[in-house]
Amino acid sequence: MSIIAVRIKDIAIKCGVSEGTVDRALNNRGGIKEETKKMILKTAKEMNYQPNHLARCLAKGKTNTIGVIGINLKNTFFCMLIESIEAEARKHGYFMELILSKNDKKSELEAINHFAVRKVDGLIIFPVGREEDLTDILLGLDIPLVSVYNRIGCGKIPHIDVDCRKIMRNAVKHMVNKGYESIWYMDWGIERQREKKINIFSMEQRRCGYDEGLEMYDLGEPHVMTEYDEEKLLDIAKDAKEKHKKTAILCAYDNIAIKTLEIYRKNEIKVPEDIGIMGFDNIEMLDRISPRICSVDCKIRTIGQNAFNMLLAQINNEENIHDCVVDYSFTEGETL
Amino acid sequence: MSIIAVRIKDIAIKCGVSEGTVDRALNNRGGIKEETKKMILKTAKEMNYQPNHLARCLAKGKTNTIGVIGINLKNTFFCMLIESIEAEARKHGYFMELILSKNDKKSELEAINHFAVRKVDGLIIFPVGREEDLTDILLGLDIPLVSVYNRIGCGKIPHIDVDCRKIMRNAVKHMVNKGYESIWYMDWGIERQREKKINIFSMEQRRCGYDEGLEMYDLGEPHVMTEYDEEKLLDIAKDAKEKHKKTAILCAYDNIAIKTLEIYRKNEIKVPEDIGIMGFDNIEMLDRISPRICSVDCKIRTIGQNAFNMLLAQINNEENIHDCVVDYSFTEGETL
DNA sequence: TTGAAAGCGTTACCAC
DNA sequence: GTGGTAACGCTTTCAA
Repeated sequence: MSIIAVRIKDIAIKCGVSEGTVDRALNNRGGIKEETKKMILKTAKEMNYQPNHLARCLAKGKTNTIGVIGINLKNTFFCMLIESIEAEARKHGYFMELILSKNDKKSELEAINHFAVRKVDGLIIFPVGREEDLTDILLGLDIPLVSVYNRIGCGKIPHIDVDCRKIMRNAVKHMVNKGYESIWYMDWGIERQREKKINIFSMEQRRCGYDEGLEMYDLGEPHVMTEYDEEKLLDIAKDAKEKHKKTAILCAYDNIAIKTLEIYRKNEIKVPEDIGIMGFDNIEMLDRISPRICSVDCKIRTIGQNAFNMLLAQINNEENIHDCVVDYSFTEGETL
Repeated sequence: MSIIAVRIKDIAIKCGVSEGTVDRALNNRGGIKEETKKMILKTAKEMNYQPNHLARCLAKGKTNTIGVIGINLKNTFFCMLIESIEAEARKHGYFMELILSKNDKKSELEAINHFAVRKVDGLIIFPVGREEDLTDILLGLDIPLVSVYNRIGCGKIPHIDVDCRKIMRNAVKHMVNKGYESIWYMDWGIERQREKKINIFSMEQRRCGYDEGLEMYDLGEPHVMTEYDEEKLLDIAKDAKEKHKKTAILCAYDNIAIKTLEIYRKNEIKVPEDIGIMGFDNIEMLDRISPRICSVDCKIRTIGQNAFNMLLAQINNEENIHDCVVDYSFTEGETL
């Protein structure tokens, strides 16, 4: 490996041909004598030629890089999603530049600007900002876009996710079928997010689904806990036991379910005998904990793969890219 | 936002000045009349000028991007590390391109090649390949490098991590001080990794530390479980109980500790009364599980920050960059 | 089948 | 202070 990178020009000089010819050989672009080509290729290899990607991108106006604006890596759900996007991208010869918005709108705007300037070939975004703040900016970029998780762009930006609302409705049904008469809903922290005026589309959908499920199965008014509250959790269990009312806790995401389960275990409340628990996302950690928490398997890898492929379709100028709703299934566990 | 991007040339024409002058204004490079500058800046803003990053990089020979070759995002430890690298990079005006090697040596080489071609300003690598395979290639890149987690480069590539070996030695001491007489060690999966001939430096260091600790405190021969084995775990606990020998399990990383704890809880073996457990890394999940597992807090954020700063120092041509050993502490929990 | 030259958008340097 | 122009390394087009 030489310190000074070898250029097409260097190869051209060494071979006594023009740069154009070297290019033809390197990118096997026909219109070149087989003999010359072989010779050039051999020399290039000897000189350990490595194309300068920057220059190539500048000339071609294409970067083979996609930008991903994720939220953070604290939630295993996001990690798996990002892992699968990266894997799929790489499979198709693309690379991923990752910026984490950390649920901060300013940070998200910076990231968008960064990717615009970088001329990435496409952008996958987990929106944090809301409709009115973000849509025009994103569409103004005039590059292929896909939104994941939170929706945005009033139908103009292809979106992919599971149908959280339907899932939650069906989760309620699932629980009703198992004989539950009272269902609590947990989405700790949601109000704080709402106050920060960030996009909570996905969480709201989940909540709506719960509300609708209750109504469909005539389970009365919603019981929602929006902040972690150990006392309250214990009260719920106690109440269920006293009134002999079969009760379960439906959680907006798995980490809530894990925490809830732990609180009950610590206080010797039996799950699922005394109270049922159900999570959402089916993160891998659930396999390490017993009782195995029932959850919703969102086919995260499929979401990631499809997200990239929807982007790729746009990059390749395919028409008719529409939203994608990914399949799901309930995972049987031991907490319902 | 126009579809056709505005170039310096366009501004120059509109302002009736040369490209050089526009550049002086844009990058406030002195030697320009305040008046002209203001006018140019105003026009640039009006035209919504966005510099073309590719062109800029090509001209300057600097990308303001660092490459990170991570292993995967399955382990929260890696996630936090990567999060903190990204945050620190951004704080200093750098961006992160992330490739995951997935513990695959071929994949790692592809990533290295990618970053070389991309002319990133520096590379942070979590090595998967071993010394002999990787060192020359990396040094041949002739770009700033930092290795994290697994060590590599015989002292020629700055490395950062906690001192796993010392920590494990002290973990043994910690346990001895708490009255434990027998200490088992768990590093499930290690043999399979060894067979694949991938770099297991960090895991080996931990194991060494355990061995040394045993010797220092005269605890007899090592007892190691290299694959998950529920039966065996139960035997260990049973044995400890029967022989009234205060026993603990030292785990190579937290996920093993979590799984072990669950096995015991499921089988009604009391932790820490019947057997003690200690993890390593102190991932956030531990806060959601009770009893709170004792672990080693490795100051992951500090590792990430320093990793970037060590790279930055090299980018800025500072001399004397040496390895960095990050501080740690034992987190008190309820499992010892 | 090949060469020559004009881009791609910036930056940097040398004249004036 | 400012203009002009040659880099940066590659691709692409037109002529020969």
